[in-house]
Amino acid sequence: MATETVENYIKAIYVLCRESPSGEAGVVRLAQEVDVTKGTATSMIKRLAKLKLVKAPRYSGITLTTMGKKVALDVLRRHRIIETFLVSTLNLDWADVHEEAERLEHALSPRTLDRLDEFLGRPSTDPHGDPIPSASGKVSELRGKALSAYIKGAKVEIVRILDQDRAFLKFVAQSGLKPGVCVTVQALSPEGDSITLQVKRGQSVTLSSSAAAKILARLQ
Amino acid sequence: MATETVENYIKAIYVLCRESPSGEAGVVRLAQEVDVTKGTATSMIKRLAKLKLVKAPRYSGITLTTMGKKVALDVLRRHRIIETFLVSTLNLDWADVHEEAERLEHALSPRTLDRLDEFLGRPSTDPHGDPIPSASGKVSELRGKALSAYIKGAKVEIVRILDQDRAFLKFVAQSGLKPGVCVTVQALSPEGDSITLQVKRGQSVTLSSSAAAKILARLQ
DNA sequence: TTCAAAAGTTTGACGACTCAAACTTTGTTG
DNA sequence: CAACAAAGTTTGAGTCGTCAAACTTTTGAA
Repeated sequence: MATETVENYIKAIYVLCRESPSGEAGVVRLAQEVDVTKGTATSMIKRLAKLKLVKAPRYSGITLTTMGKKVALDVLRRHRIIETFLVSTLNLDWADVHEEAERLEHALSPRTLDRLDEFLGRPSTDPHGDPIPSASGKVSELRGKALSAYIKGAKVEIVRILDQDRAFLKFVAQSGLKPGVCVTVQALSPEGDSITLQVKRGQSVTLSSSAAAKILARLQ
Repeated sequence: MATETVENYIKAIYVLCRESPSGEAGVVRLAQEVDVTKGTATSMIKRLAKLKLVKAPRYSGITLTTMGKKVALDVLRRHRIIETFLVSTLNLDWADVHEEAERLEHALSPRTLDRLDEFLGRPSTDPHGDPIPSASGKVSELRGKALSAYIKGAKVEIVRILDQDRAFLKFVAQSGLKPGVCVTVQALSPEGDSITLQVKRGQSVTLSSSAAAKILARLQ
């Protein structure tokens, strides 16, 4: 079985591959993500390659093997189920939950995970709107487009927040922009590089377009 | 903060000190408990002594310092709250829960622990009847005597099972001898070294006295 | 096209934790 | 009380994960 550290690297590589247009992860970003020096990341990648979890040609991009993807989705499933539990059962703050799940995800047996999943009613997404991979390792990726892609007057439902940064999440939550919430696009300002949303009658929020790009929504 | 390994050693030392009449733990038993060789245990004890968690004169017994006890009770609190959750909320098997809690106890932040405790209604004992130390590090130790200490005809309530062995717990649970259950001492056989209990009308169980010594009860 | 900066790699070293095996001390018992 | 087993310790070595710093390759801008 993969060690805790190995699982963290694999999960980070998975996320980075999703984010990057080339579908490959880089050593420097990976090192940032798992919070080690790039030398350490390089040597870990060698171990991961030896374990057949990763393909990493010298001086080139990192990709997950089929086995690697399986591990990543398994960790992600654990992570997201735990986050859901922490928010919906223990009422922990939406923004604080990530780090906690980060530690718990490595300590949960398959049996306990399944019981927890059952207890939660087999949710399909976590509190950020991220899809929970199935036990067999399938994910139904995003059903929405970035807020910044909609036109003025569009009525949309927030479905997902693509960022785990605490400050950002705190801001988003404070503005009432959690998944499930419906908003109307009130104004778009390409020059000002911003977007204004009406959340409820009389309450509106203005986001930079880079922030709006990290919030996915779908037409309602 | 104490590492996971350190916490495990401290917890084991605490338990061994309780069990032993001298109030001291030995290296060989400790090594068994944490599943390492005795050489490894010795070198770890040195580290614990350097950390001021343990007093261990050369070739003599191991005892916890005040700080060590604090750590032990903290770990034990986490352990027992988690066990309670696993049994009462997730309905995991009473006997399986120990190993799971063993891993989870190191991954829980104080805040999450408190929320979990609150969710469970601030229980005072875990499913085995072991007392849960308070957040400030106080334990109210056992309120019962071994089953084997009662006389024929005594009506008693089971309060605690002093053993984490899976097979033993499985047997105990199957016999219906969980904490909270009331039983009557039907027969004592000093020669046969056994005790017979009536659990319900028409259902009785016979235990060896060594088994009965590990089950605590109080008069009802 | 060249050449610096960015990305990636290597090296040597360290701390935490472990083992096997040789060794020393303690305590029990014939 | 001698001797021997059990308990405890030491030694030398290995793995995992990490760092700092020197090094090599790639790449993108002048």
